[in-house]
Amino acid sequence: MKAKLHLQNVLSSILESKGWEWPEKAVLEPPRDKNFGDMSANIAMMLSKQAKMNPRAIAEEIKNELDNDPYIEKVDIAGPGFLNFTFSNSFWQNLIPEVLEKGADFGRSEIGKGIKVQVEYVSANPTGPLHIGHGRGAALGDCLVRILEFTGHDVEAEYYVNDAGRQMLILGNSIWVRLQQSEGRDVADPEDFYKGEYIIDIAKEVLALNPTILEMDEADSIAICRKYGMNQILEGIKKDLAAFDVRHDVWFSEASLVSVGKVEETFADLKARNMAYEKDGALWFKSTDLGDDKDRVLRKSNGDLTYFASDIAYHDDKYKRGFDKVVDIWGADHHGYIPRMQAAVEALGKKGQLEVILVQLVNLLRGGEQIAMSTRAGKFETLEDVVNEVGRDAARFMFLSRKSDSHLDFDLDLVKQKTMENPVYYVQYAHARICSVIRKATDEGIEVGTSDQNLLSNLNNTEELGLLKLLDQFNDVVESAGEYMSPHTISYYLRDLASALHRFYSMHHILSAEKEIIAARLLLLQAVAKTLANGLNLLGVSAPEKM
RNA sequence: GCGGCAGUAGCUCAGUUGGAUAGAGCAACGGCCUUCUAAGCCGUUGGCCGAGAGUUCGAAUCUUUCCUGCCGCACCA
Repeated sequence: MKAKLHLQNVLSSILESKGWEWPEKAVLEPPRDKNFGDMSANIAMMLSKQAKMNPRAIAEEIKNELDNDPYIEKVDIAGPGFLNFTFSNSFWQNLIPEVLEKGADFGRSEIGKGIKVQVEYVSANPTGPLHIGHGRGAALGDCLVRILEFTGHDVEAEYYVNDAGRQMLILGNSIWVRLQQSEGRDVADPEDFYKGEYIIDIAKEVLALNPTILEMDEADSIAICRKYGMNQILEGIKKDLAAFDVRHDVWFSEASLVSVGKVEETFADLKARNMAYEKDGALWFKSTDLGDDKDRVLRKSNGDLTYFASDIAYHDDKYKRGFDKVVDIWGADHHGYIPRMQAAVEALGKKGQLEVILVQLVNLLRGGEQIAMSTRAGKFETLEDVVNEVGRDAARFMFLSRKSDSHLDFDLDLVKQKTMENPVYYVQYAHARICSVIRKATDEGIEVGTSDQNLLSNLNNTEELGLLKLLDQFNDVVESAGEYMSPHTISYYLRDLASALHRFYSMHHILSAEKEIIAARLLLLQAVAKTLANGLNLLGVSAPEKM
């Protein structure tokens, strides 16, 4: 980040002095291959058209201007006009005071300042316990919230509770049926029916709390079952999420939209904009005008609202609450729903302010064998069970180590293993190792010096500089993870940083060197540990001091 | 049929905002513990980036046609 900023400043002033415009698509980045220096830029190629010179000549001119820069030690021109920059060791060494001073704030950025974002995630129907698929959405959403916050956004995390509609009726009915069966009534299982064990447990509780329920009017009985069941299940969900360290600031009820007439308000709004019309006794949304395959029903001919209707009202409400940007995290099986939702957002006049992130399915395996899951059939491994079995850290890291839109195999046996197939330990181990060295140094009465230039100039070998260069990239990694909504890049970065640390550790015996070198190395280690901890914290994974 | 996502090393995946010689880990093979945590390190082997065509100085990345896999296509939520 520092290297990038410095380069950007220097280059843009050179370009300005030559009368060239900064090419929009110019890329300044650390090259993949270390032979190409610390940073590379492809601007010479991009400039060749406007400057009417060949890239090589442009590169030469820029190189000449840079010869006296205090931080840039070397400029190489490679291939068709790549400029490769090598920074001086002192430039990198100076990073350490910054990291240590910022501490837990190292890596924080202001790019999201003043932007109010809402992230809505999990939002599972309260009809059964959370399963592993919800866990992935939970880990992703929570991590995004942390990242967005760390990059300066004003973030609110929300859970949309689908407490209206058909699934709730089925839930109530399922409990009622079980309750009657448990009292010996001969009632057949209906077609739409939640079959899980937990329904039977809830039915027992309902009966215990309402001894006269069997004598009541059936509609009242079912209503009692529904209400109690939903509350119990929702409490369970909240408990599971809390155990997984997942934060929601607002629990938003779907039913509340209907009861305060928000949906009707939104209908009126859409009609006024000529985006809704009556046909065949139903109310339709003209989504075809905005890129959807077909128009969608808002109010059914029987008078009931569709899920879509309340969802539009819900999003309308989000924007009315003042969010500049809304992020929805959905299961990938909802992808067909995106065009109509985007159309709805556009119809509300908020085009481009909704971002939908899809979370692909999780295949839960045990020793390579797939475990079948279905809420309806009542067959699943709950999130709670999985977290209890493999631990929060391992589960979260596994969920966040893949792009969210690709399938994830989650093998319980594998995630429990403490091997490299399970990188959470690798990263945590790096942190614990550093803490261990620092403990040892303290025990031996070795002083950790203050980070002045003289002391830090002892950090000169490849491994030490390599670590410093990685530290410099942390800001960038965090910012782009936020910008592209891709938390997994942080996991990959942490693996790289841990790898560089392990390499350093095994190649240089830290505590057996000259006094000044040890002191400087301890400062470096502190900076690395801080960065590892900050990164892990963004993933919601702990950074243990001992393992 | 229409649409979405995917196809990269034996396996699991990064890289996809056009950039240089396509990267990790696991597995395989060979080394490294009388010193700070071997949950570690070093090295070797391993690639028609699904196939073809196109766009350009340059394509794993963009366009297009195929092939294969998963998913979705309700007046369900």
